[in-house]
Amino acid sequence: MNEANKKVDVFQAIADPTRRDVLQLLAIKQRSIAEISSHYDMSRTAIVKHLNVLTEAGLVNGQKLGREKVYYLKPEPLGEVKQWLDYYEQFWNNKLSKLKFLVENED
Amino acid sequence: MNEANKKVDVFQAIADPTRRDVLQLLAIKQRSIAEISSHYDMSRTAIVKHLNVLTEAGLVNGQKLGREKVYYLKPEPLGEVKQWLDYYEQFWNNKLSKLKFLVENED
DNA sequence: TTGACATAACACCTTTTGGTTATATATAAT
DNA sequence: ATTATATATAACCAAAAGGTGTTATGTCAA
Repeated sequence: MNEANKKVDVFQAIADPTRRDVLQLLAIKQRSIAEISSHYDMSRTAIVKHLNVLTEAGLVNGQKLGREKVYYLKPEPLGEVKQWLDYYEQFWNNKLSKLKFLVENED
Repeated sequence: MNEANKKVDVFQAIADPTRRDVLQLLAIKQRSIAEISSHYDMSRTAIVKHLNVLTEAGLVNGQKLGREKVYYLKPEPLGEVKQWLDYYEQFWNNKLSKLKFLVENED
């Protein structure tokens, strides 16, 4: 339940292309396991495992609704990735983003 | 050399905490393999493997300098991560940007 | 209450990951 | 030329990841 017992790092959760794709599906709307797995060639069991990883990373949550389990996106943990990424922004884009980084971190 | 022969996805490359830590080290300055591995308990061979993964993702590059091989950061592939992340920002950043606005304008 | 359906729980297999040690090669210093 | 240092490479191993299929359980609907 708590944010504290994340067993899976969010970086690891988004490392898999299928999981990123599932996130994309759930970004549009919430979906049942059956509906999600209908988009892929792999077995429903495999999709459930991916959903479990995403759940442990706090990126999705599943709610039982009747006899279905409906998953929805929880994007908050992506903030950690964004924060990590912001540090490196100073190194690649243009001088503008470098300036932006410096200004936003000047204290 | 080419962007085309990336064998490793950048998302996968940054999934490992050790590799993220190595990136951090190289962000400060370029370093030889020996210097990098001196920061860790694991063997130099293990570090070299991580460096190979990072290299295949295009995130670092190593240049032979005398008998040393000096690695340096190549942050460009992180742009792909940022781009991916930007899409999801709309889902959570509403609260955050409001808060950011409040904090930045509280004078 | 029976049948169909959605999900859960297993058991199992293969590949990849992340690490080890040992040995070889190239360069620098004495 | 010899020795010490830095890296490269190969063989090996354990554990985790990612997939499969089968069976069990719970829920809805006729």
